Amino acid sequence: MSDAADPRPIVSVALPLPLRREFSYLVPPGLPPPAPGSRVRVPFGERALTGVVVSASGPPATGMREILEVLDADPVCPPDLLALARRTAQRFFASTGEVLRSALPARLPAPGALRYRITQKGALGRASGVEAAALEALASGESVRAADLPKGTADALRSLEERGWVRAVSAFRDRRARTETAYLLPAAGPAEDVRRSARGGQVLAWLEAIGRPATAAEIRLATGAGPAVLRTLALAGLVRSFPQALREEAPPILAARSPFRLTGEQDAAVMQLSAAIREKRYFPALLQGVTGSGKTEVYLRAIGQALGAGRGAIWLVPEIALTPVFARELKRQFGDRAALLHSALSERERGLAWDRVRKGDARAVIGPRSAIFAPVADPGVIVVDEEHDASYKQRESPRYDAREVAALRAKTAGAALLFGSATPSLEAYHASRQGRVARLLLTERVESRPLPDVTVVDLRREIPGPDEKGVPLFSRPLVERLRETFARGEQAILLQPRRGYAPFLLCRQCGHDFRCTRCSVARTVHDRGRHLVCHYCGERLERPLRCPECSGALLEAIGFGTERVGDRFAELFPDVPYAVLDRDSSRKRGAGAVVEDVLSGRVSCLIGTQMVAKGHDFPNVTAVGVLSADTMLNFPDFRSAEKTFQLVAQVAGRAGRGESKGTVHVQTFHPQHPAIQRAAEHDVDGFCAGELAFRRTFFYPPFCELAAILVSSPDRERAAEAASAIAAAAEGAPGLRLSGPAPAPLERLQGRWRHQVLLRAPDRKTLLAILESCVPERPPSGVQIAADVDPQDLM
DNA sequence: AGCACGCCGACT
DNA sequence: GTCGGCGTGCTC
Repeated sequence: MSDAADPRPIVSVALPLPLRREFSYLVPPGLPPPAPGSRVRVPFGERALTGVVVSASGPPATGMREILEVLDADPVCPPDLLALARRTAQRFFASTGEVLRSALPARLPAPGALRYRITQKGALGRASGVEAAALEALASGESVRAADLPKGTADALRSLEERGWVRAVSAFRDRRARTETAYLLPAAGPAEDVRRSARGGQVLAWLEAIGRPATAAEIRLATGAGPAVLRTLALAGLVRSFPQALREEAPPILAARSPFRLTGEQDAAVMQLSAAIREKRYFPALLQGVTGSGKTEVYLRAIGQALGAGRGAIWLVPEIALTPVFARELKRQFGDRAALLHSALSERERGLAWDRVRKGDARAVIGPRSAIFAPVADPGVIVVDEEHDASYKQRESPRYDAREVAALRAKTAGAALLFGSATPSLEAYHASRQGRVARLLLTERVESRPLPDVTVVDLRREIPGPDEKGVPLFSRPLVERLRETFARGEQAILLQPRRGYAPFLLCRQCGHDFRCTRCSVARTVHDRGRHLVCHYCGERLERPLRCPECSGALLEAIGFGTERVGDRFAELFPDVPYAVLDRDSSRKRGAGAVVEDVLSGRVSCLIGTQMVAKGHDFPNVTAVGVLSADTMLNFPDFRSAEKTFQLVAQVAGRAGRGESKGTVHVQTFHPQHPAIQRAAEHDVDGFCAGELAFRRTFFYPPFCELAAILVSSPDRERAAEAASAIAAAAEGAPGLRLSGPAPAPLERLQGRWRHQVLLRAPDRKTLLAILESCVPERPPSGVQIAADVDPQDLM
């Protein structure tokens, strides 16, 4: 253990800072040393921070300060999770404190000003100069914020603190609300017809439909209505609010589910998984099966096996509104043994759910990315649903990938790791082909539903309409098929992977494209041409009437976003009701409301971005159209083909889930492109084989470990210089393949110039060693450096 | 990441 | 003459 001369215990603390190191603190005399995993308040410069004790005996250091306060008698973070967080930080070149901040529910940073209080020793003290002034200010005995003390006392306080004349204390208080506000309809109903907004009307309709009180967070999720709408409604007496005891989540209103027989393939998969679960054996597997092949049933059975064996389970789902659907399924099956950790929960609700899991009251957890850190004791199975989904990688610091964390966790826990997808990522596919991961195939669709017929429409052979500027939007075969579909009372989905009215505005006279002043992209036309919006910085302005460059007045919206597709659709099918589902429309109305309109049949055609390809099951949709499959294909990114393949195959899977066989029309200017061809043939193996050959040849993942270092600065030169310095420092490292420095594909965003250095190495260890050697501890002034290990895209 | 200290412009 | 700009340096 430690030196006998100084027996005062020291702990090592991880702080929520972008510093990839830990800090050591003395445990105040008389206090039992906090166990690893406990949160502590510590003095840090002039601030007090909340961190997590990572080890009981930290390295001794000079100028060590004392812990202010131990916040948990009982560690919040169990030892296995702490170890997982540390390994995650290490493998993604991130800080442990930041990983813990995203893992733990309560807002960890809880920053606050540091306060000082005079001690008895100090009161007797004969200090002089600044020290005396500091003590004077503290004479009352009350604690005083560092900032409120006379200027220039910071150093004096530090030395007084060291001598024990003053004590640093924390202003932090652990307030725990016991209630939250819920809203419901008044018993009597509104006396007269009061004026209300459209949004208000939706809230009332929804509240009536669910027939129970709902919290503001739930109302926002379902209808998109914010606090302002609720306040107005409450003022008008249309809703009543009252405090209710905190609930973790809405009680599900569920009918019991009828059990049904598994197919042979499902049964075989479950058998293998349950054997591993019982034997506590790490068993990584890829469950590959088309939409409708019953992957969910396999997940539920595996989770059931884990619970039956007295173990726990984690089910990860992509970060979209999809969670409620599966959550309902999990609750239906496992009731109170299941907990939800989805993103719509408030901080408090998340905290409660986390506690329930930590105490073992709930042993099955469903949630997005961060749920991989749920404090499930002894997880027996970890499910990663829609494993190919990019949302498993966090795009901000700490840039971890929940799939890799899941693998680390399953390995140490001796758990089954189940990656499920109809269109696996190349990483997972490759691993299964090499035998590092078991391959569980589901080839039959439940009830033997046939796969849809896919037609690739060659847009080069289509004659554009008079107002389509050379780019046909609705091809003849698609229009014909849509007519037929609507005539039969069936529904359709149209995918257009661009939101807004048109991708850009063009000056016909000089070619100016109204690019954003802060970002290197053209602004998107919105609101039928009334506004220009930059999709990267969010800036929104009135559409100018004249070109700022040449004063020309011939300004034309070029191309089609979902909004304009809707207009065009209305011209072609004036009697067919449609709805738009994209980020804009779901922000305005709530995605749930749009989905509800389709399910109820109020809407016959759903037009939208990627959002329509995910999640919901629309039984009456028999026709799917991909209006432009080329948008993603043209992205300057090594994964563009993979993403295109996945998108087309996924949206195709939406067609024909009911009685009749579905059809899919994929419109493209690249009908021969393998991503499109193989998606049309439902040929995962064919696509992956070709794409893997490409990745192998050009040394891209999964044949290398990749890291992108993004250097940005408001000053173009500084960004370029810092990037060069990094590249120069990395140059020549053994095993390194270096690309760049080079301007990033999006060279400028939010006023910052972005330069990139790409590192590729044969293994993670080498890659991390190179990062360690070339990424400076502190970036030069005015420059930000972000190292992204295993990036999802290189934009 | 904060936050304080430190050297150069428009105001009581 | 002072308040304040944000450059740079450090935090157990």
